[in-house]
Amino acid sequence: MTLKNKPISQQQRHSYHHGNLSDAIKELAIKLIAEHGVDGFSIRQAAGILGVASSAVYRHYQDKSALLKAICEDGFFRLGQQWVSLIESGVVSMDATPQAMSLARFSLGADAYFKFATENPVVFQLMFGPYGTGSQDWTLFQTHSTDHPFAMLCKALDELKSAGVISEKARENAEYLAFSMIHGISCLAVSGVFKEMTRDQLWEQLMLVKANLISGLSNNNLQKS
Amino acid sequence: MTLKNKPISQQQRHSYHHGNLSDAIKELAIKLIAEHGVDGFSIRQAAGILGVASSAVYRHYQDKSALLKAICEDGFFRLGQQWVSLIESGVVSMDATPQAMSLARFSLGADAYFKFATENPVVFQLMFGPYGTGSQDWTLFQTHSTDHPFAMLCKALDELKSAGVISEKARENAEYLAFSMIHGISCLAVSGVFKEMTRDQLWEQLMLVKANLISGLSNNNLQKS
DNA sequence: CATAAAATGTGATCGATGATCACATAAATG
DNA sequence: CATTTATGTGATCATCGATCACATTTTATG
Repeated sequence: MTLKNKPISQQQRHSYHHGNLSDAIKELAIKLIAEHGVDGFSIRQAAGILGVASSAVYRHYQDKSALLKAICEDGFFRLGQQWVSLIESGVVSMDATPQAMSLARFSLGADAYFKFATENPVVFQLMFGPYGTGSQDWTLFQTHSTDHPFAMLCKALDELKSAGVISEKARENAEYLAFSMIHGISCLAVSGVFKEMTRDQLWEQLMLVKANLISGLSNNNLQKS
Repeated sequence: MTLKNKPISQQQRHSYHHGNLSDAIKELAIKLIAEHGVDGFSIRQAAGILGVASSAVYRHYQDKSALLKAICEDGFFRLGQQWVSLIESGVVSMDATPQAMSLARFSLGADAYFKFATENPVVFQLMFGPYGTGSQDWTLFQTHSTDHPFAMLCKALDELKSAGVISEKARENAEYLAFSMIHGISCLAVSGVFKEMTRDQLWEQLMLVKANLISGLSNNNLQKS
């Protein structure tokens, strides 16, 4: 996502070219989808709001699904950014044990994931829907680029192992396990299942998930059942 | 979902009335969505395949979203059915301790949830999407009908507490915790994130989740953050 | 600087879709 | 048998996604 400096709206535009249609249409799409749902979103309407012919949009995206997929890619990128920025901003307190440090960093990472989901419900749902991970020609989770959310999760688990919080054996199978749990609570929070909960109650549930996950990982003796 | 005995297809129909359009359109919709995605599904095409005018569909469902919502409701009903049927069919072995029994029943319930998701990916994704739990006028998870999947999960947790596998305190906050975990692994399995895994590897991940959940719940001392 | 090339936006247009309507037919009811 | 109700038909409308030839602006090149 290249955020150029001038998002120009309909009224402000007097020139032939919009100037930032590629980004503006993504931003507007998220807003409109939040209001009227994915089905209720149309390229024509969005283009109209931006004061542009609908056909102009197709200069930037091959079709509607390409636009939605681009929104998903932005989402994964931003999620990665927020993961690292929250960790870096949070661990200012020094003189802590390596165990406490690795736990805090893991916890903050999970918080970033949950925070992103609840603050960007539309994008989050798109990311794991048909246009995101469900997209055919998209090899999303085999990437090992360091700024990828899943890679960051793995790194946090490595730190937990190095600090001795979890055993080497527990570390081995923990990747998708931890991912499932953090994603599960985020998913439900966004889906409407937890409709009745307050914001604080939601975060309380996340804390329980994190605590249970760490507690379970600390017990090496994983019993089959 | 009332499965009448005669799903009549286009070729077999010679009478003016279809006979089972209400159910047939739901069944066909799931198939078509699996092939062409939610967006690629149109009432007109489906009606055409069934040999019926598209307007006939609107005698049974107010609009397209109502049809999809009906599919979601069927999904929750069937998920509940399969939960109980799998538990009842699985616990034939007697002379087991109450602890082992409650653990086995909980495990089988989670299996049923995961099995339903992976075998009915389209329906499962619809259920927790905009037409399911995301639907506005739908108070889904406040129902306490005994055949509801969430109520069954609570019952399984009660059994674990009664058998002494988990403490009373652990039981209190375990509902959404367990739900998040079982839902999370099911969600990822269906979303395409685990695209590269085999069926056995997927079930192995589910086992890890179940084991970690129980292990964590068994440790009463839930540490914060 | 001038001019060609590339990028971006326009308006018209096509087929398909969701939805509604008056009307037609079958089934259920009494 | 007659009437009411349930269900299906065909026509119709506004809207949508997508494509096209054409117009305008920006950028690159000699």
